[in-house]
Amino acid sequence: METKRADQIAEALEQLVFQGEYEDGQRLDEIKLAEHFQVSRTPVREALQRLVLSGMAEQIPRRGVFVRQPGPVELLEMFETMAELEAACGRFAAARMTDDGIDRLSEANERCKAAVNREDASGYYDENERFHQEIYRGATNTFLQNEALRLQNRLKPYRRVQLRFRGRMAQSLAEHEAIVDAIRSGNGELASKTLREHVTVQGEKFQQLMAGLKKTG
Amino acid sequence: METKRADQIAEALEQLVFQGEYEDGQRLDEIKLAEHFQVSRTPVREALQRLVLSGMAEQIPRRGVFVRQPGPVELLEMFETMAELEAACGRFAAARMTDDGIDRLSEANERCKAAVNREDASGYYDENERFHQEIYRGATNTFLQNEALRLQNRLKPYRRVQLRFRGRMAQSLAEHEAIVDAIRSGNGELASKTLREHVTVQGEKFQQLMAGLKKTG
DNA sequence: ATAGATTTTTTTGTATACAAGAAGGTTGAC
DNA sequence: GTCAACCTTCTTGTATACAAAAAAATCTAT
Repeated sequence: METKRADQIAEALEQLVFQGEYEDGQRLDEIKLAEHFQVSRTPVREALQRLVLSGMAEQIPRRGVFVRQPGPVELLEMFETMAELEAACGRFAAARMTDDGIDRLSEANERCKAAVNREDASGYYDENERFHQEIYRGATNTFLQNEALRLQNRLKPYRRVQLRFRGRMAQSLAEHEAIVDAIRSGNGELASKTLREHVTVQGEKFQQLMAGLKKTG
Repeated sequence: METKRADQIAEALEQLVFQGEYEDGQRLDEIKLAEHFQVSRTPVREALQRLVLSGMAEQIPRRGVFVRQPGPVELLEMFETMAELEAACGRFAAARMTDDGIDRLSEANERCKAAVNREDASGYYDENERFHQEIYRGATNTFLQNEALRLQNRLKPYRRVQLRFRGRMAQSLAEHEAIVDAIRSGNGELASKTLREHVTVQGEKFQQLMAGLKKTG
């Protein structure tokens, strides 16, 4: 990997951390990274700062920056927070979404359904992401929307695994239907509640899967 | 102002932006800032990056970073988001807060009451902040807690002005009482609803005040 | 041989130097 | 006189150089 600009390096580093390329607590060596990307330390340091400020790494002054892979507890906390953000988006969406927005949401869900029908887990993953993003957008609150997008992106690598549960995709789709109905009918409380549970389940499934992997090695 | 370390410069800059020292859209000149703080451009650039990533400034590549004072719309959006975060904290707090935590919350509210009684607006402002922080803490979700703290800090300069409304302090205090009661009784839905409205009112009061100031000059 | 002190080495943080792109001004053509 | 092309200047972004602090290694005394 030989990129040039600082923000590209930051993105590449995020990807590497996401993909579990680095272990928790591992120090990110400025010099080695500079050599790896064939740049000087300056843009590497900028990229590292971005990682730190996004919470993916921790900086200890005069010691370096260390990757911070969230443990099971923090992950559950993040899913829980995501559930609340989405619940908020859903409540606003139910009250504010335009017909146009609801159409987009329905179409996104149709694409989810199509992915399930052709048993395309990867496709479902992508379309599911877009489905949720339509809800963020429907909240008609750019700030909240961006916060939701930020956390969604941060949880990306962990959401992926839970689709491996047998029958999870179909269940997820059914939940989507309920969400769309609630938003369409303008029932904010219901939309909020349904979305919260939908996301919370994701976190719980993830936890189950992790626990299982730990046992079986 | 002549500081030395990068993070101190970032803090100082945040303060300057908060205090309205810089107008919206104004470019933050690296060289001038470096001279001002009597350091080289390097730590200044690090500080500017922090501002950008925290949303207080915008960076245009090869052009510079420009301060981004939130307009009325974005501020309302931020207050709305804050309300939702606090509502979430309140709901969790109602379910999870320990007796110890409830004691701390009550005490914080007592200090608010004391500030109101001695008509100490500045004191109320500080104690009110701590009161809300006890709720974040009571959510027993470190991630959510930190998100709430982050936004609370970002809204700090705007929350201050709304206390200038006549009778607002007393009303705020009354709302606090209802919040404490709801949490104490373990009624998550009520706690969440009450908190949401409490924070939403802050945003609306702020808007009213701003509109008023605009008219009178 | 081991614990502590001292020196060496490594690494972060800051300053300066340099390169490349953008803004602004000047000159020239119509 | 105005518009456009070119050139100058200024600013950002990156590379290198240097300083200071922490980690590692060596040495000494008991």
